[in-house]
Amino acid sequence: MTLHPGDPNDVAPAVAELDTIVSLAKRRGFVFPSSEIYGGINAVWDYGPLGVELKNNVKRAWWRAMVQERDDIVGLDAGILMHPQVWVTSGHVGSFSDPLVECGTDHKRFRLDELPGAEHLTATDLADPTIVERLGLRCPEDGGPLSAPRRFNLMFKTFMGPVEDEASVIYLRPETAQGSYVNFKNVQGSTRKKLPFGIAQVGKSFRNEISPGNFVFRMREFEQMEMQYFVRPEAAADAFELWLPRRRAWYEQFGVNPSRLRLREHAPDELAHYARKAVDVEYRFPFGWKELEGVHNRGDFDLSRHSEASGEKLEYFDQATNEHIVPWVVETAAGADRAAFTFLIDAYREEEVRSETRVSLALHPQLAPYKVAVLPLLKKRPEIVELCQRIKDDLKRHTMAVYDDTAAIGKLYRRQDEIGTPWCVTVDVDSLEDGAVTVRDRDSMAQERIPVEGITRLILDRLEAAQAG
RNA sequence: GCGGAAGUGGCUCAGUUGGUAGAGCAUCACCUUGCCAAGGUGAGGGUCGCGGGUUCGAGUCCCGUCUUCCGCUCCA
Repeated sequence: MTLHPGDPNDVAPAVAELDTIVSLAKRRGFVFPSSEIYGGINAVWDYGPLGVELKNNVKRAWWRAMVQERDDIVGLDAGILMHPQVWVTSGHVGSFSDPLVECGTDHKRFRLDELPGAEHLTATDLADPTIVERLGLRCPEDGGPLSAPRRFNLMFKTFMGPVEDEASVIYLRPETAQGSYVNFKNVQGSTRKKLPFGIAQVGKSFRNEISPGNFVFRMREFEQMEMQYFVRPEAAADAFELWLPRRRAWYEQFGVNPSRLRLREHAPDELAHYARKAVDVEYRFPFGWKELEGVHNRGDFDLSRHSEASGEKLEYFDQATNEHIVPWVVETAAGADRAAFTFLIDAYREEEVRSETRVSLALHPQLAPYKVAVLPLLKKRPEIVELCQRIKDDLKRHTMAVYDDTAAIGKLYRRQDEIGTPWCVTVDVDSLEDGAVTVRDRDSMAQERIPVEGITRLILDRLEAAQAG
């Protein structure tokens, strides 16, 4: 099902207000504003001790599903810096910059090439500072005078080498995908993969967004999880239909409420310069339905253009049919920050207990920063603390475990609930007698008595079961 | 970038007509308690986003600047 903005099905409420999440994120050490002591820097956020665990877990889960559990997709980690020609060929130098004009009276801004009477301007025209005057263009809203076009290229520039001149300008990549395209032959040749096969990448990208915001939703430095699936041209449409539901299901598998997910197809005039078809997986954020991940049919746009520009044939030779093929690409492009943000916000729970608001995060065990906390019922007895430490140390050899004794037991539980720890192990006086401890499940609140020797196995089994389910 | 709102300890806020900062929660220590945010005592932590100005004196007035939030653009 494909939904569009304004669709009557747009009824699912967000889980929580943005402020609530930002506040929790900072208080518990998930996300901090970048360079905060200097007043902060716009659109960059730092991941704290818990945030980096969550985000790493998200990336690991993606990599596992995309690469490790599949035979037809391999990984790649290309550089952030690439030959500048890559971005000319990809179209990012040209179409990734918008020529903007501003009205002098109402200060509304418009893309020059979308103004009535300017639709068919050439790139040279669009760059001409006198173009607005020459064509006598006015503000479509109030007829006010328009400024000369200013270009906002979304790519960050820097210089490579000791000399800072035009010839040494290079860009920070605005997407990881190009690294997969320019390495097509390297990857195919070294892995001997046959069509269809994919190249997966996780890494930082940079975009000088005109208006970033909404916490980590739109940042200027962000991390992508992209996969380029190369197929025979006639198989592209089917591959698209295969990957789209699969990508939506991935979010559901890790706990996102299906009623807050939907698919939205891009209208033809909305398509990016490389895309033949694009459908977004959207999530119901506190600020509305927004893109979480895009699935794109890029056709042979990228490989053909790079072949042409580089003179290097980016083709696949099919031994069975004895033909050279330029594969088509179905791309899944997800944001690691958006995914982590989504899992965090969707896991948010509030409960009123004795006029107190209890906050808990129902994070999927595979995504939770800590899998298990070991807590003493009373810390007066050194034997209990020692036993806790022993259990925790054994757990830490296999997974993220933590020991805490700085509060009463009730509060220790609440703290773990608030950061999404799925299991708590509590050691009490009886443990010293019977060698068993209490394991408490965050979601069901169920408690069971387990022999100390069986704890690590139990936790690892539960984690594995959660992955399978 | 433009229009609007805001910026006080980790968080949420108070701070009267300008006189050199308070509360709750959180954190830490000690005592007490012992299975779901218990109680007591005490402690640490802010120069009020930043810079400048007016004034005997500014968190409180003026200017500039930065950042955040809400609208216009975009897309992972």
